[in-house]
Amino acid sequence: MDDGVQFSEGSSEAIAHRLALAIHEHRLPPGAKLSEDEVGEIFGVSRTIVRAALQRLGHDRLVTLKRNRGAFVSQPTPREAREVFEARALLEPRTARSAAQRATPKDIALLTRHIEAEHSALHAGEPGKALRLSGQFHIELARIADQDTIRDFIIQLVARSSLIIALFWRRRQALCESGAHDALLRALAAHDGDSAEELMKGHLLDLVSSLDLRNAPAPAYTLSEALAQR
Amino acid sequence: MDDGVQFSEGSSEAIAHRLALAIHEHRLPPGAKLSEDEVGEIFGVSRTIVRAALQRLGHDRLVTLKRNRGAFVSQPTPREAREVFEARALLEPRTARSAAQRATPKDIALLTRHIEAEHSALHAGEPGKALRLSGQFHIELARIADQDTIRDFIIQLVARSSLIIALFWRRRQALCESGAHDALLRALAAHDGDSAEELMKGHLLDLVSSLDLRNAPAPAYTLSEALAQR
DNA sequence: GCGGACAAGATCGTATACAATCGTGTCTGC
DNA sequence: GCAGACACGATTGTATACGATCTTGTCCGC
Repeated sequence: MDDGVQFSEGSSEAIAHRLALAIHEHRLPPGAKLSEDEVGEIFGVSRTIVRAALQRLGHDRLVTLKRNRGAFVSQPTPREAREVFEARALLEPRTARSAAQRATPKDIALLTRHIEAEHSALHAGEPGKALRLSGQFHIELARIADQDTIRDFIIQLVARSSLIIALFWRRRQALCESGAHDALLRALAAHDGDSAEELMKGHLLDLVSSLDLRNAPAPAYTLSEALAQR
Repeated sequence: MDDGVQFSEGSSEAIAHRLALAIHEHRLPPGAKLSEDEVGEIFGVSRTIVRAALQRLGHDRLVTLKRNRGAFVSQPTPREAREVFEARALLEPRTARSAAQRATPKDIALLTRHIEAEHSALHAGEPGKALRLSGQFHIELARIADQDTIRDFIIQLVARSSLIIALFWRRRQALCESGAHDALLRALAAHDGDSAEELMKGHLLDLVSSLDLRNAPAPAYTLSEALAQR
């Protein structure tokens, strides 16, 4: 199950997409430097294209652009992490409710296959892919809710959540496997908006509580602070 | 009362900012073409900079980029208009509540001056400026609520709302003058989160109901549809 | 007179070249 | 041995030139 969307191969969108994919799957860790020359050489395009792609990712806060320094995969702060999940808590439960009300049999079938893919990836020892699919599940819900604008926001928040998980993940808690998505699917299939909303609310709280925002102070803000600790 | 932020004069951010300002104040109407050469000449920079600025605005959906055609000030569809205000309805009431809980005397003073500026602009016959300030009021609330992430979303939604108002405004209903902001200010000053949340909810509903999403089908999606009506 | 093909102009898309800036290594004077 | 200044290398910032694509005006055949 890969994303249906395809771009013209060498376009800036295509490159942004592939970079985002790598970040989602934790192949590019927070803090990794994305040199324009390097990226351009890898994809066989000029820096012009790479710059556009990086700017786009920068706007989504997936990478941080430092003037005259370059682009780096973002390292969300604990504060940012909290805010991202607070925003999700405002947007997603109500969206899940709408999705439950609007879901068609076709949607249910698609989500069923999606969850199966999540499980497969996890059992196939591809936690990165599982994580990405897990995020896409949330995006699918927004699509089913027929809310393009909110969906765009959720796409952004899910992407940043992936970075947050990379940094603040408490432990390999088999979280993806918690069955939250299965429960949501059942609520959707039953067109039970109330349950869907509550399940999503709980799911997001579970996610936050699986993070350790206290003891893992994002690998340094200015580096001077990083070493001022003791 | 101008925005404190200033950029390095000819940077892409500065140009994006100035273009956004013009759009906010309805000096650039929906549909207006933003030619790279033209904009570059006006600001005295090369197309490279202009492209970056336009891409940024495109990402915020303030302008629509058409391949090999150019950039145009966006023309939100009725559907988009509805979605934007649905998103605002999810984000802003709760944010207003937080703002009420956190507002300091300094914040209250600032908002008071802000509202005065709104009134002044309106009475000075500058409805564009009044509209922009009115939007900024909502953004200030998100700042007071200390929610940067949600604030970014609201900035985007307010900007798009300005376009929506330009297109679907039912009538010169003295809406800005409805006193909703004054009431919100009072709730904030009293640290009354419940009232603030309810007032914001009502304010957004008022805004939506002042639009005519039915009879004003955004000056054409593809133009073929625009004329297929009768 | 009308429809389609063709060509010219305009505009955007991309690559490359040059300038500016920053980080870092080295060298000198103390 | 150390602090400061200097200079070099690397990387990004910006401008410009060239190529691709689309629009539009014109011409020819019907």
